[in-house]
Amino acid sequence: MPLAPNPHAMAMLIRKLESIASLSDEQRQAIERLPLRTHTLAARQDIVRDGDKPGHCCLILDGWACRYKLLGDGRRQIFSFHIPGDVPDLQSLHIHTMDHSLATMTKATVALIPHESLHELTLRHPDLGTLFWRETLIDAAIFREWMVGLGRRSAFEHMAHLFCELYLTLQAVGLAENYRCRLPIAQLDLGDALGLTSVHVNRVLRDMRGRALITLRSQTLVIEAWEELVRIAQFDPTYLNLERRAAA
Amino acid sequence: MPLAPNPHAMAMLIRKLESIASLSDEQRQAIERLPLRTHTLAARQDIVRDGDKPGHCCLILDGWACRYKLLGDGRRQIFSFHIPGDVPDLQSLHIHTMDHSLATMTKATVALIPHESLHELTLRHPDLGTLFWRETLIDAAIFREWMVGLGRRSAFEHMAHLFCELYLTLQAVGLAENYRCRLPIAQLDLGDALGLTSVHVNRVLRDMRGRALITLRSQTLVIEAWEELVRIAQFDPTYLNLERRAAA
DNA sequence: CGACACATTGACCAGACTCAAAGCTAGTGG
DNA sequence: CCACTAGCTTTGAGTCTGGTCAATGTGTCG
Repeated sequence: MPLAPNPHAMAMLIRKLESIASLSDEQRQAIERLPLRTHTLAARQDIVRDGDKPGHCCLILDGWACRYKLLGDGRRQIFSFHIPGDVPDLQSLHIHTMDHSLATMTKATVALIPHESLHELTLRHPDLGTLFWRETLIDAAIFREWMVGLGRRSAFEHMAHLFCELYLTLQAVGLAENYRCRLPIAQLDLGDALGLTSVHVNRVLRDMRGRALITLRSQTLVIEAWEELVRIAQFDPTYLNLERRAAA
Repeated sequence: MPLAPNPHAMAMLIRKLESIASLSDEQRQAIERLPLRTHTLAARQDIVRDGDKPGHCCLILDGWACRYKLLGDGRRQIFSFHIPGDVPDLQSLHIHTMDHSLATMTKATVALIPHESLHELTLRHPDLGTLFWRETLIDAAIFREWMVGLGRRSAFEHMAHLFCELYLTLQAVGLAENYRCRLPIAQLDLGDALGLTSVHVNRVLRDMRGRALITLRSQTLVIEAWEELVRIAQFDPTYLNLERRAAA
């Protein structure tokens, strides 16, 4: 597979960046010129592993991915879910050893961009450097919100919060509308993100369905009572720093 | 209070930065020339609040601080503890609205550095920009490790892990040695960091004392069995990205 | 059609929480 | 210098959220 620019692929990244900031034509073009190599992966494959020292960043073009860490005895914590346009391992640009893994959740297409090219881009375009930095800071803001969920929200509140967050993030890049979106996350993965067992996730989902808040079936999330969900989760979208503030 | 350079104060920041990277003389001097205004605060005072749009970053010169977020009903999650040399709100440089608060835990002295000056510094010294970016990325790495603790470790393991982390971070800037350090964190705050109640924190501490792992009395932490603590916590210091890797 | 992964449910269990009551301790003011 | 206070620590008893174990149902894909 060649290492070459691919404006079509980079359009995904540009769309994502424009969900948190505005880009000039020059910046867009600089991004479009980034060289990359695309790969297609099956579901549940590691892209980068804990301990690796990768030489490139991974842009997701299609499918879903997640970052996670395993404990010795198999316990797993998921840190984030990622969708097309995301660069989940941007931090590897300046932190050389991975302290967690990145894996596909569905069949996925990814573009690998050499660190070298990204370094060059941020040197030549400091504004883009700042934007990438900002991107990683928003990542951290989401981590903080997840910490609140893991430490201080009930399972019900926490899950409600996650659905609010996922919906708005998907909507911001045009992957959700009318309170409905694809959500290819198994209950086991949901549990590993929320710090719960899949059994309990199942019970909370049943409860939410019973209260006509949401339904999650055949990998499709339908939010039936957005306002109520927001209220229960005490959801405030500020931390997402979305440029076009949506339905919230 | 004047807005002026203060090399003595900046020595704290330099020491911290040198715990994660090496600095050139020129870089050190550029940092020393940053203008700042120092303040002294009582314990348990907010420095920046959720929702604020600060125009400066806060460098801690003396005392301890923490970042936290409150839920509507008073539940609190602490995200991080901060010691002299830390700039806990570096992220405010590129994320304009605070999504959490920063407060002192003890009587503290802080230096406020205008965003403007920091922006200028990072433009004139891209390497320092990168270093600050890296600093925020390590922050995020620590968040991830805390997420594992909150979601997947038992209270005992989680607390053991926190003590390992705090000890190494303090040691890296010369504030701990011989498995002993000052730790002015009340059990209630420990609970808010670990996602536990202060009652349970107390019980776990008693248990740790009983097993001759650590003692925590009069704000002093003594680690009596480092290797054992590391084993229980499954502690791996890689995520801290410390330059001089210590006792681990 | 069979296999495998995922979802669902029940019964029982445990780690952590709640509530409540004492003990300590450091800092304050007289 | 000591008494007082406020905040922090410690402990017990009882409860509850979420976990464990295990069986069964469902759906998708080769």
